[in-house]
Amino acid sequence: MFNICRRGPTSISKVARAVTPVLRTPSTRPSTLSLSAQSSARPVIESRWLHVSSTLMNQAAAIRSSQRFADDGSIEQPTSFKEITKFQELVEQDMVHPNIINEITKGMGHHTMTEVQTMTINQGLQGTDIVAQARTGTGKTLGFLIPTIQNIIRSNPDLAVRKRYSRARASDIRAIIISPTRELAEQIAVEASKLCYGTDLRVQVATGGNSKRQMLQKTRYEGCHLLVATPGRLTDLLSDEYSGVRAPNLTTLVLDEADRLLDDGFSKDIEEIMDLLPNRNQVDRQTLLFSATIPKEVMHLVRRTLKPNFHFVQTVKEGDLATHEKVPQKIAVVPGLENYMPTLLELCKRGLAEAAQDSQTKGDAAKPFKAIVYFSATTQVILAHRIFDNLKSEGGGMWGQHPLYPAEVSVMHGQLTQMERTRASDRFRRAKSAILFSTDVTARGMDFPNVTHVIQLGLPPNKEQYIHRIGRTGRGDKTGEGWIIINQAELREARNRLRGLPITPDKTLEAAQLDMTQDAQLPKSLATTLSQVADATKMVDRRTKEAAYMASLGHAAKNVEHLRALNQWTRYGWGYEKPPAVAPGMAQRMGLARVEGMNIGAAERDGFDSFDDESSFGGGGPRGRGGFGDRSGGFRDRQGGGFSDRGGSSGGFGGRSGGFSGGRGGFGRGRGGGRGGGSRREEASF
DNA sequence: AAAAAAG
Repeated sequence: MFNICRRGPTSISKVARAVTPVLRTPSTRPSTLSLSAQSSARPVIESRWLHVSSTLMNQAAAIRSSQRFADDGSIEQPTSFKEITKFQELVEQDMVHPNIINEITKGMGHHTMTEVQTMTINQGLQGTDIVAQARTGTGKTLGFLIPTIQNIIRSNPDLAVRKRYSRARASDIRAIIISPTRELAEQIAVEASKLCYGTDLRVQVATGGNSKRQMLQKTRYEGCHLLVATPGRLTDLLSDEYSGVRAPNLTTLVLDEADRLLDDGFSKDIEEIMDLLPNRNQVDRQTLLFSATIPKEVMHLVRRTLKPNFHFVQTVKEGDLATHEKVPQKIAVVPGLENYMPTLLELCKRGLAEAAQDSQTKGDAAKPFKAIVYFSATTQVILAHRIFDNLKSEGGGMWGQHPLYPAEVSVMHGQLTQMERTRASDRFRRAKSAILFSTDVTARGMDFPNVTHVIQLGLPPNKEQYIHRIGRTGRGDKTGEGWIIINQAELREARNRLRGLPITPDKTLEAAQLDMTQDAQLPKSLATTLSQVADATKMVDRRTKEAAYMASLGHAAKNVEHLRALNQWTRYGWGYEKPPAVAPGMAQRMGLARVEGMNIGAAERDGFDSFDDESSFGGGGPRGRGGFGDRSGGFRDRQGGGFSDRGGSSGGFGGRSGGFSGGRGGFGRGRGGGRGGGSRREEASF
């Protein structure tokens, strides 16, 4: 927490502020008060229910949590109802039908509600529109499903009991739940089906990648009261006059991962869907928006989507951490992209070793090693997965055991067929020890049990996505750890983008410290890791690598240092003489035409990967080209203390001579502004 | 040539 920083001269002004302990004092009033309903023309009748984060919970705060804040900010004592916190009480108070609650208490074994459930269920049952923000893995799904289902039953009591025969009609749809990904829609539908098991309510899923005809057939046969859907297929069904999918009696609309659905790519689809649904002035409905992140930028869309008197249920107070403190987060800054795979392998080996040791002492209660590894492009995911799939044990020859046994290595991204996607997520869900290489398709909402590690390679697109990725671990009462590995060229952007998050520097990974452009005497374990990665990389065809290179170009295009790192990666990571060729037209469009070290020209037609120069791996290699020639002085130990100095992560960056500014031309200076980044003055913690 | 989502 307290980083004693000694950095290069460029960052002196920053250090003074960074040394200040990052203590978050709870302000008396969450600033979110002002966010809600202020723009409405009508006077606001309802006040917001507020809550403090569990981290700040003490007796006084607990009492305060059930207070109301009037519009002028003054505190009113609760009068209208007392908050219910046990599922069983919802039955006793006659608020929710026992058939639903039985599935939760007896079926799932939940008895006490989480913070967000307490607030959204109590509030949602009243029928008001809600936007709810609560941290990942705190049970938001039940938070919107229970009021949604109960409100349907309240207006249609005959649906509360399961009957042998029921007649299906297209006009049955009472609730629509929208999710940004197919797998999340599927997951929500499974949960909803469980809750509805004892009732006559039917749940259907409408996503792309599945047969539309089959889905419609099933719907006509079984009926549909709750429809869980992704935007594309839902638009398709609602605008297809022959589908029979209509919702003239819609009572509830839920946007899960609401900020994502209201963001750039999706907001048009959502608007189109709302246009296809009955007009709210004619058919009144409740709208529920849920997410772990609600950046300020989308608040105007939130307001436009909800009725003016909506409630903002906020269990993540502004200035509070959006991630869990039970999930420690580490960052490793590596000299080059060629360090990524060795560093990842070292981290996985360590995690598996710890898991194995754990199982010796704890047996079945031991923690496994279950990791999700995120990249920002599909092609990068494919490449990394192929490399890891090709790993061979030391001296194991062709048929040796995989070095990461017993973890199964798998892949998940949008270019897989729907069958492959479903299989990948189902398998990973069931797996004990496993490593899943994934794009952001799994970053939001997915509930894979017992994920122990979330590892991000390269920067996430924004702070929200970082938070959602990290949220795949530490769910419910579980713990986990987060890792992010970036290269030096990204450090400045990382400090900017990840400002305010509790990320601490880590120096315990040997492969992360190594300058791979230089020869060096290496400890045996590290040498093994490097040669395993090198051999496995060699087996991957050139096209796969080039695809990853091209996709990475897009990310790096505006950062000359990053571009240089990218080109260096193809040399020291893959053994290429020169980087893959970029077509002149494209280079022009991307602004790369005049960047030193780029290979601009016609692509070579070479399907196979001939290793240009085998000896270039692990140091040496061709020199004197494109700006990364002049490295003198053999292997540089970037840790300052030698490889024997392990476990020294507590000291922050102290003892690192020259700090991160060294060698690559100054990344020390922080910068203000940035998306959803908390208070403007906040500094990065690393 | 940034994921995803309709086909």
